[in-house]
Amino acid sequence: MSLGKYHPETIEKKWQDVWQESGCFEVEVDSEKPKYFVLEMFPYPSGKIHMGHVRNYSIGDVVARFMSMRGYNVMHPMGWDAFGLPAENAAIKNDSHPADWTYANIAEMREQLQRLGYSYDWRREVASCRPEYYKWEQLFFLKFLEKGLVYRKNSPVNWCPDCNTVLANEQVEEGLCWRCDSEVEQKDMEQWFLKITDYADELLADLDQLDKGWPERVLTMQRNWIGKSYGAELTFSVKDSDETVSVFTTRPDTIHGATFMSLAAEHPLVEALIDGTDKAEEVREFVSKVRNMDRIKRGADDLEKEGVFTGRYCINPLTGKEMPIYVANFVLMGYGTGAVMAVPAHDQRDFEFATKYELPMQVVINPPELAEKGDTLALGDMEAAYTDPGILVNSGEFDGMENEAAKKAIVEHLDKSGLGKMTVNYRLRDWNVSRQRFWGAPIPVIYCDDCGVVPVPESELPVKLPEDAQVRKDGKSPLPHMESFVNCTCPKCGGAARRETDTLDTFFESSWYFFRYCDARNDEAPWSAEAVDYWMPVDQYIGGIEHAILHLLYARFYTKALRDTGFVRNDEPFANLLTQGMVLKDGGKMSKSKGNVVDPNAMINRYGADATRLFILFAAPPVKELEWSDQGIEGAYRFLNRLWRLVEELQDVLPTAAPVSFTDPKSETAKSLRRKEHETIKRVTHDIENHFQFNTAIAAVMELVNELYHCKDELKADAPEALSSAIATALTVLSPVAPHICEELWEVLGHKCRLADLDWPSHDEAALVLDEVTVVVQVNGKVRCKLNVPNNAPKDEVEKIAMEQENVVKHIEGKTVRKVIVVPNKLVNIVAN
RNA sequence: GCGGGCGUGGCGGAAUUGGUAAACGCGCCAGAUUUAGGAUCUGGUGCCUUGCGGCUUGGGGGUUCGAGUCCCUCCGCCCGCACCA
Repeated sequence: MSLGKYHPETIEKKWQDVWQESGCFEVEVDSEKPKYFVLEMFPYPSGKIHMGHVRNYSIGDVVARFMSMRGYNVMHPMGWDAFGLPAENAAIKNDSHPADWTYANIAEMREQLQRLGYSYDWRREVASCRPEYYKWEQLFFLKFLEKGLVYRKNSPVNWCPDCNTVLANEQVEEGLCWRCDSEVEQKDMEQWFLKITDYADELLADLDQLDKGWPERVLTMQRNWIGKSYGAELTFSVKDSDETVSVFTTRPDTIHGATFMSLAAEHPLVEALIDGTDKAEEVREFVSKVRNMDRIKRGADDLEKEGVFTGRYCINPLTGKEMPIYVANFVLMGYGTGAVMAVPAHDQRDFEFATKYELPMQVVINPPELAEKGDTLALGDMEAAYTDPGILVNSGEFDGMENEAAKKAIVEHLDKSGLGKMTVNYRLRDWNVSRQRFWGAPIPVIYCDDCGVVPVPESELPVKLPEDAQVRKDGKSPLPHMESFVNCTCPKCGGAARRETDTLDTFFESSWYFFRYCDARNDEAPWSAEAVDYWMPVDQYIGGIEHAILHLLYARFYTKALRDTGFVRNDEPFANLLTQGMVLKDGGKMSKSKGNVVDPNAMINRYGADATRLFILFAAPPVKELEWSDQGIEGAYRFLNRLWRLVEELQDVLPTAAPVSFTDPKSETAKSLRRKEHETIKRVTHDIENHFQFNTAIAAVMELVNELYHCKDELKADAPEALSSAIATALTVLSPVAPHICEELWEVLGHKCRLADLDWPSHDEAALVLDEVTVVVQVNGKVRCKLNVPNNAPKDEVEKIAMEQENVVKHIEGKTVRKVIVVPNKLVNIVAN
């Protein structure tokens, strides 16, 4: 029977059907087998998959198939992060419901993923926009509310005018909306918050246990984002007032040098201080100027420091001196208390500010080198603030102390009068989860004029998003205008009430979907304890680095919150994380505007799924960026053809044989092929298992195929079983990467079982042993000749042979041999001068 | 400024513990096959040199018999955070 040409489209469809019909990737809890949960970040159903998805999911698929052949019970699910703005925008454009667009995209993308042959257990598929899914997060929301992890407050929030909604801090990047790059504005609004700050310490501390499994980069980014800093909270009284101002400072040791106070424009005390004074107008004008400044300009590092005097003073608790209170444009309400005690001599910003407004300065920290000479730092000599450690001066009873020791001593002193305490401050803010959008999960609360905020009773969940909603041309949510949705009765008093019309941030859905995969069809509960206890945590999570502090931080927090509300037992969701690099074209991101987007469909049509997978895994190690190359995928396709032709040519002469079944070589050629076969297993196993280095694993298989080409004519007659065994091995270890062609050729070779059901082969260390090895002979570190000597030949014998070599003799002529280094089976280095 | 990473042929990239730098692939060159082209197979391909040989992992220095790998220093690039009190 002739195999004919390699036609990927035929065989790929064939095997995809076989997999689907046999349900071979469907898994259940099995306490007899070790589990392995491999998860790729679920996609937003934007329309079509792109090369980034192909890379992400191909990596995951190799891991899943590899681990499965290694004997693990592998769960590999897929789903859809299906709420989001693009669906609403598309609905506006097409005058339809966001659900139509979303479900159509899901259908198309699911088909694309199936065409790529990924080993998903599709029975576990979730779509976060389905009520059967978001019903559970509404339940979690209520439990969090009960537990005090959810609260409502009015506060300045990030508002994206283009998306018509607020954004969490994590979703504002350099003052721009993470999604549409519009300038984010500040607005005061009533919003729902999740108390992620309650977990700041645990989120930080637990990063240490992720040390081995997570990239250092991501850990660092999360640490920075949480931004823990040790300091003190100090209280200053306001002159002629009962008010106090509290500040956070990391330098309580410099309090004697605090000569003025700076408040953020948003500081609530500002209005109280100036109301009715002759400064009121000037200050208000400044405040509104600062608040209306856009975030980029306000956050720029070259922003000119500006401020305005409020006309009021506070009192330095240690010096008793009056400190003028300013409103300053560089003080942020979002960090610390929004007020800073200004120590111009020892803080660069305060120094610049004081210089500009001619405010007093006082040196209180003396550099150690001056202190040793008995000198003291003089203001006149200073061109910048002195921020390094030193000895306290001009600080009363604390003079002479080292500043680190003084921090503690001064706070303890202030604590006696209740004016200071050591604190820890975090940069992390609570997570704003309210969104003024339609296409999201409704927040399950009701507003009653008599009872206030009332949670929706659990029995009434889910609060469904209306299917008859008509999106509005102005892009605003239709929910507040839908009486059928808004109007309801208060669960408490039965009176007329209104539903919350904000929806949840879509990161709310992606914070727990991995738990749902464990028991995705459960309609009694979000999941069974049995399922979650067995499958979680995720053993290997794979996704883009762009979620380093968004999704990955939220999901960690959410897991801890679910733990503390009794839903799960896990502290951390993801044991190991792989962040794959981007797929580039012409050195940059693929983009529609540049017209260089490579469409996965086109590649599958032209070269097949196997070649596409092979190329994307071969072109670069997974963590690095990958430059897409049209010639490169051509090469991958060529290799698969080469493999195909090899089997085609040999199929009639080869016995059906399992991997590593050949054990008894009669010739040097057969022995050498066997060695290559076992070497390949060793390398592929090592490369996948230890570093996910699919590129080198694939290179190893290519080498084996090259060797097969070289020895096939000789071995066809004498040792077909050697060829058979080696080909079986090649197909087996390549199958996680290119599963369709490998299954097909496996079948062609007469096997009845499926390759995917095979155990991963192990190499025989004895097969790797060489009879003869090449030893390099160096003179003074330079290679002069190469010798073939018996494996493990005694050192002195090798040395003797080396010394006799013509080219060696030539190079040591007239010199004295000082030393000879012999590394067995590797090299001889003769040191002579 | 702070933190992290990177720098190897024409290109993508390989190199357990320091031990033949450039595996594998792309591209290129030659040969075979072919009417021709394409495809395929085989071989070659870091740089300089006619050759002997010399040089080569961003630059410089060091440790070592031996350094892409370890140490110091400088340069360049990328990423993240950034007026954080």
